[in-house]
Amino acid sequence: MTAMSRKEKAAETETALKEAAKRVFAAKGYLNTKITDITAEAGRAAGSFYNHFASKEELLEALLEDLAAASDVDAASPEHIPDFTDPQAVRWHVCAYWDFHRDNAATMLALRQAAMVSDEFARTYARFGAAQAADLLDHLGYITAAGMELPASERVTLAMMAELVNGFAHTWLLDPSAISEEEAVDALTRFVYRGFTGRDVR
Amino acid sequence: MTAMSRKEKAAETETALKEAAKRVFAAKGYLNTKITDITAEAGRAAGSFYNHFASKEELLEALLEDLAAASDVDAASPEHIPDFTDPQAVRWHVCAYWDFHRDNAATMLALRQAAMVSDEFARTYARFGAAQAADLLDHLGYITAAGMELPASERVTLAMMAELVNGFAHTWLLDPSAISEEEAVDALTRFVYRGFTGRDVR
DNA sequence: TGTACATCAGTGAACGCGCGTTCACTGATGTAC
DNA sequence: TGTACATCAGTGAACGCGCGTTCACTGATGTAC
Repeated sequence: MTAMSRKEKAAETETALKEAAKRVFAAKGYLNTKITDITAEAGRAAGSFYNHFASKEELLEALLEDLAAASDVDAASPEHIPDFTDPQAVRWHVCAYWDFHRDNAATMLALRQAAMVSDEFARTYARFGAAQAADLLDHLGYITAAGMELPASERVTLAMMAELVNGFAHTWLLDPSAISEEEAVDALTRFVYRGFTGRDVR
Repeated sequence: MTAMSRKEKAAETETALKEAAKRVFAAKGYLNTKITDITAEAGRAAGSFYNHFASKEELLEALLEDLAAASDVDAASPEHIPDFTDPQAVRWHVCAYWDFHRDNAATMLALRQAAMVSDEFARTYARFGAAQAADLLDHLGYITAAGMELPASERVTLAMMAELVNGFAHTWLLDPSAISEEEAVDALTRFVYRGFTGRDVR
């Protein structure tokens, strides 16, 4: 703890600021958070912030980069099945979405809020959605190949799914006590699987 | 036009401010809008605003009241069918939602943005959702009565539907050229009907 | 290993910009007689 | 109907608060010799 090199100390402060930011974002939202809220939460002076980030926006970008690094969705996992005619495959993907939102709630909330106010972040948010959709596009092919009909074009179907899952996860985060996570994942899986295939899960 | 009474003139200015606000909200969002943006758009002096509203928040409240007055959803319409085992019934409700969002896009956008920043408006927004849900609760009863199973509890099912329809409508408004309204309503109807009943529309 | 100087992370008071809000003023409408 | 005064909607320059951002300073770490 003592005898830290300069770089170590700077890195530690930067981390402290990012962690503090996440806590404050979660507590009062990105848009309501002042720079001094973050520095105070991190136990640093206001001016210290600018040694690491030029603005609140840049800090959010840094958080998003951390997120991208941590969360290359594990499509290589042994449990990953791309065949969406299988309810378990849908469930696995819903679960992956869900875990991602729960684990990165503060940053995702910040991004959603920033997107309402800044075109730049609106585009970033859209890119997130597009990346998710791209991973799933071929999964829908299994459904049509099995002779079932999607509710709309692949693009629109995925957009609807994204709204449903993202929106529901976001709302859940505002009041996590309303429903258990397992119930939430079950409900979403069932709704989405039915929507995709026109058949029930069982 | 000339020879207006004071009350008439004041009412006209108030209306002009509200209409201007809606246009500016639609163009750049509620949170990015300054009071002087609204007065400039309305062609009035900055100080004039405060003759009518104590703040931007109060203006939004006024817009919401106008909205409530205009939009007591027409459940008495002859085409309204409460039986959700009938795809047409679902379609009618999706359509009602859709029209409402399209016709009141600016105010709804403002409300969504305000809800991100203010607990007060977050509660108002939640109340909107709850009111919609209450109207539909009994409609779901027809589904279970017909021996079909909802994807989750009635409350959760309605919450998922609300996220799906509201979110999709909101996203559509950001780029109305992406898909025609009829396609959008068809897609939503199909997804929702399938989600509710586990069967296809036809 | 020791000394002198350079560099850098962090500090927090002060500065200044942007924008909400005020207020003295204008001109027109309403009222009293 | 006419005159004198009161009231009110609207004006826009000025004020001032909040908060982002700066900067002279401190003390500690790094470097040169």
